[in-house]
Amino acid sequence: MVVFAGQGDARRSMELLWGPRVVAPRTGPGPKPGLSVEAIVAAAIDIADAEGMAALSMRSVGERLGRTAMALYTYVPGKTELVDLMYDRTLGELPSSFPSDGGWRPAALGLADALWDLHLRHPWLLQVSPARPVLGPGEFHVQETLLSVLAATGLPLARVRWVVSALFNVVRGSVQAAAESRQAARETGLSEEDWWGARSALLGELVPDLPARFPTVARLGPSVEASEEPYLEREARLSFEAGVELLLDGVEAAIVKASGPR
Amino acid sequence: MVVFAGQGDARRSMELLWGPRVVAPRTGPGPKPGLSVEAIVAAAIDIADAEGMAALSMRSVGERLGRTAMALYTYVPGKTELVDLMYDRTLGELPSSFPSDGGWRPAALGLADALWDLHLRHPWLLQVSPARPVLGPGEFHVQETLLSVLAATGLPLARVRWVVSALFNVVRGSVQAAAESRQAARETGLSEEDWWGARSALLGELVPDLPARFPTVARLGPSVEASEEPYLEREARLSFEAGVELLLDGVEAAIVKASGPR
DNA sequence: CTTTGATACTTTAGGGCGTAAAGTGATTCT
DNA sequence: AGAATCACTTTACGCCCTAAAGTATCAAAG
Repeated sequence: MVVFAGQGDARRSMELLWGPRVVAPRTGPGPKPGLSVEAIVAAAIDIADAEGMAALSMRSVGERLGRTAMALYTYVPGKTELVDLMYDRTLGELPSSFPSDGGWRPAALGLADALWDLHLRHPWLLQVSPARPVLGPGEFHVQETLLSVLAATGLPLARVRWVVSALFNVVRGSVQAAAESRQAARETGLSEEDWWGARSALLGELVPDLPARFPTVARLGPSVEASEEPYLEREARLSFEAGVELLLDGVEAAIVKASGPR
Repeated sequence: MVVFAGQGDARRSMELLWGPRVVAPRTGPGPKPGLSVEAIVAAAIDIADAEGMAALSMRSVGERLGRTAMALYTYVPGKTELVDLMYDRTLGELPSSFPSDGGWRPAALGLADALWDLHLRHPWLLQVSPARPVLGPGEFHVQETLLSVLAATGLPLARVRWVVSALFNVVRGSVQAAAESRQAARETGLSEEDWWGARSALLGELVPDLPARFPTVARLGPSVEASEEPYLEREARLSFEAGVELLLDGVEAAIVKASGPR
């Protein structure tokens, strides 16, 4: 039997993800650990929240904890695993129950809202998931929450699964637009309107035939009307709300179809 | 008036995106250019397609063209702009018309399918967009295509816009799952089943109480039944199809609602 | 026909990154 | 007192992007 590269590492990662978060203090000889996996993960999350994923390096995390980059390797196998831990711990923040007084739909809306908040609080989540599934408790928690909230639709679980992933994708996509706009504003120092204004002026100058080439887009009008609050972010929020509604309408149609034409 | 950092760069980027793709040969003194922006972008796309975004570096692109990394800077301001160009040129590949004999719904399905194909052919697209909008011709082309296909629903354009972004997000999300599974298989050399099998064995060992903690997830059964073809990829495809259907059902409901209860 | 100047491309260098390997010093057990 | 252990640092390597300076090639000007 061939032992594949990364198989031992896989066990180590899983232990980190699922193992106890408070480790009993060591007994043997040698110095006591001054850090912990949890402290490192928390520091890393703080950095990513505040300065973005680009600012997250083993060096920056070490520095924030008063250590060198290499000190982290005592606790964590590498940066990949650290990021997996950040991702999974953060997903664990999602609330697990939603008021279901009014049936499945308000609960689903509340859940979508909570997902939106979570991603907006930790926008770097969106840059992490392109990696393979982490299979940690946080990821399971999110799946469990989504599935159980939407199981209340009465649809067979195998179909609920698709609803879950579609909902998740709609939320992620629209929150991504919101997060991008914030990040761009922060990084460039430009307000959204300034950036967009400069950009569309440039577009008008360099591509005068734009309305002719993209008539339907043009019919939507100038994308930025004068608005007093962050425009793209508001747009993203609207897209989120509309997308979720659309999807839930689809779910309702599926329920009706499943219960037979009345 | 303050001149913000990156403002001049913005003009340069826009010119690269929108300018003529075949540049007239230089006339003045000095050696003739041996490369071109288009050649560089094409080489970069080849690399990203074949080896993934991680393998894309100024060095690797230069090498593929028989130059050093620095040679590229004669044509392109930096890596950021190169990636923007790759992204936008690739989006331009999306077909622009879809058979609408059967009404808007088959056309929308065809469009969704084309988007799926495009992203599966160029999975790195999914890692690029977390950046700010590129505003190049390719992006406009995609928007125009999506909008015009879905404008056939008869809904007001302002609402079609939300449909467009929801559809786009559903497609992107599910194709991402498919792409990830391919990439993981390629990178580790493990087949999907082997990887997943090892992982769930590990899970069962390290987290024996998993079914109790996540009952709904557990009810879905072991995620991998014996299957002969790539499992996650098939799963992603199913999620794509189901998600699109769900969304289009939602659109239909919106149409009915808009045209008034009959 | 030489000189000038523009320009494609290379070389060198500097500051990032992740992490392997070796060294240091404190602690506890024998 | 000595040995073993282990947290943490230092050093070093190879990769990244790209600024700056150097080189070679060409067209036009004198």
